[in-house]
Amino acid sequence: MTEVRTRFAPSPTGRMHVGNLRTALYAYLIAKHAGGTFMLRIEDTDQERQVEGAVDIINRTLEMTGLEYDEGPDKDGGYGPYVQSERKASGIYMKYAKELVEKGEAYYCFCTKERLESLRTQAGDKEIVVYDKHCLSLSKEEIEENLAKGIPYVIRQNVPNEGTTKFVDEIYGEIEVPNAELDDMILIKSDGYPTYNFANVVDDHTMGITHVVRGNEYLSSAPKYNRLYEAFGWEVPVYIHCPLITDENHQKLSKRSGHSSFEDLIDQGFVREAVVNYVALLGWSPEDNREIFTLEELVKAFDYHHISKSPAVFDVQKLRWMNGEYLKAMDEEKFAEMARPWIEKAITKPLDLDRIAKMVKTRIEVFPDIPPMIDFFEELPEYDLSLFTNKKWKTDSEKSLTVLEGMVDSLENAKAFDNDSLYELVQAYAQEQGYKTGFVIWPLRIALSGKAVTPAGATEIMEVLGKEESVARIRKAIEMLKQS
RNA sequence: GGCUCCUUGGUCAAGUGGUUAAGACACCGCCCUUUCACGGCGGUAACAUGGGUUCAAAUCCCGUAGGAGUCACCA
Repeated sequence: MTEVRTRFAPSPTGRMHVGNLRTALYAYLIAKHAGGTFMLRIEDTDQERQVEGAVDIINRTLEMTGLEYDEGPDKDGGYGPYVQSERKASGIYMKYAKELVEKGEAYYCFCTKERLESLRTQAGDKEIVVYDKHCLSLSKEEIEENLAKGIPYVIRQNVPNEGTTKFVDEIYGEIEVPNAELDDMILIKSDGYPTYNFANVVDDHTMGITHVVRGNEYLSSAPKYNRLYEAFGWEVPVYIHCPLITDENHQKLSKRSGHSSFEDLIDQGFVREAVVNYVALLGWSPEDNREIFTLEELVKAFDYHHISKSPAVFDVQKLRWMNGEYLKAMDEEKFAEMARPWIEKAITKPLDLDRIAKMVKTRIEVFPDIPPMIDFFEELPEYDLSLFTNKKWKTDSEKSLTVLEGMVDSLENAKAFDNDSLYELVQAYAQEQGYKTGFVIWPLRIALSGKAVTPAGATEIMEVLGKEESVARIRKAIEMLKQS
C-alpha cells in the first residue's frame, strides 16, 4: 500500500476560521492515523487578496494547535516548492495547461470583460455567468495572431455540453452531474497565474497527494477536477469532503460574516486544546462515547469513515463546557499562570493571587469569567441589604445583624486568620448559639463580598482578604444594617 | 432559478431491517456542599412528511417539503 499523503492548502487571506482549522485537523489526522505525511502548501495565486502577515497566522495557528506538518515551505520533503507563486515561477502550470490545449481539453479565450458581462443572467436572487464557448471556435491562425498581438487571454477547460461526469467521494458516495452544468472554468488567468482549481489538481498530483481533504463547499466543483485528472491520465485521489460548519442560523461559517477565527477564540479565553478537541467532534464521532481527546488520542481514534454528512452547528455553549473541562484538568501552576492576567484585570491589591486562581479554577468555563467573579476582593461593591435575606438559611437583615455583631469581636481577636481556624471559630459560635453553620456563614459572605455568589466560602474569603479588611467590611455591614 | 448534497430532541450525535431509539451540551428537579461551582442521581425532549418494499423500517426505494452549498480571471 502506498503512503498516505494529505495536505492543508490555505490561501493567505487573514485569520483562520474554525472551518479551515477543522479541515486542517482532519487532513492531519487522516495522514497521521495512517502513519503518513501531512503537508502545508500555500495557495497564493490570487495576487489581489493577499494579506500581509497571513502566512504567519497560518504558521502560528498550526503551531498552536499542534498540527505539525512534515513538509512545507520551510521543510522541503522533495516535492517543493510549497508555495504556489514559487511553483508558478517555474512555469509548471502553464506547461500543463498547454498540454491540455494540445489534447483539446482546454482552449485559449480572448473574451473581454465586457463580453463576459453581457453573458450575465439572473438566476434566483443571484447573477451568474455561464461562458458560451465563444473562443472554442477560434482557428489556430486566429489564436496565433491574437497571441502575437499580445491580446490578453485566459486558458479555459473544455467541458462538453453533453453527457455526465461522475466522481466518488468517500463520505458522500458516488455523485453524478450533467456536463451542461459544468462551466468552462478558467485554468490560467490573464495574469498568468493558475486559478485555485487548476493549481490544486496539478499540485496535488505532482506532490503525490493521495487523500484530498476539503470542505463540502467544493463538492460541486469536484467533477471538473475529475475531468482534469482524466484528461491528464492521472490517478484520481481519494476525495474526502467534510460537512460544513455553520452558525446557529445554519449559515456557513465565514470570516466575512464576522464568525470567530481560531485566534478570536483564544482571545475570548478558550484554551487551544479545547478548541481542537471540540472542532474534531464537529462532523466526526469516535466509536465509543468519549469526548475528551488529546491530539495524540485523536490520531489514534480517527477513522475518517465516521465523518458525517450533514452540516454541524458550531455551539459555543458546548465549547464553553469543554473548555471548562480542560481548565479543571489543568495542573495548578499552569492554570495560575494562564489565569494571572485575567485576575489582574480585577485585582491590583497585593492579595494571594494563586490562592484566588485556585478558587476560581473549578468554577469557570472561560477565563473572562474570572474578573466579575472576583472583583469584590479588590473593592467591596455597593450591595442591597435584601441580600441578607436568604430562604434556605432562614435569615434576614435583622438576624444577620445579630450574627454579625455576635461574631465581629471574636474575629477581630482571632489569633489565627486562616481558613481552618476561622471555620472552627464560626462553627463554635454557631453551636454555642444553636444556629446552623450556614445561618452564620451567609451574612458573613454578604458582608465580605456584597455578592450572593462567590467563588469560595466566607472563611476562605476572609483569609485572602486579611483580618483588617475583613473586619472592616463586617463592621460596615453592621452600620448599614443598623441604619435601616 | 439550474445542479448537488443534507434531514434522529434546542445543539453535537450513536444507530446500517427486529433497540424500552444510546451518550454529551443546554434546560429542569433532587442529593451532597460553608453559597455558587464541582460531583452524584433523576427528568423533559427526536427519527421532516406522504407513499411503497417487508412478517418487521429511523434504517431500503420513490415522491413531497424544508435547509444548505454551488453556479467569479476568490479560494
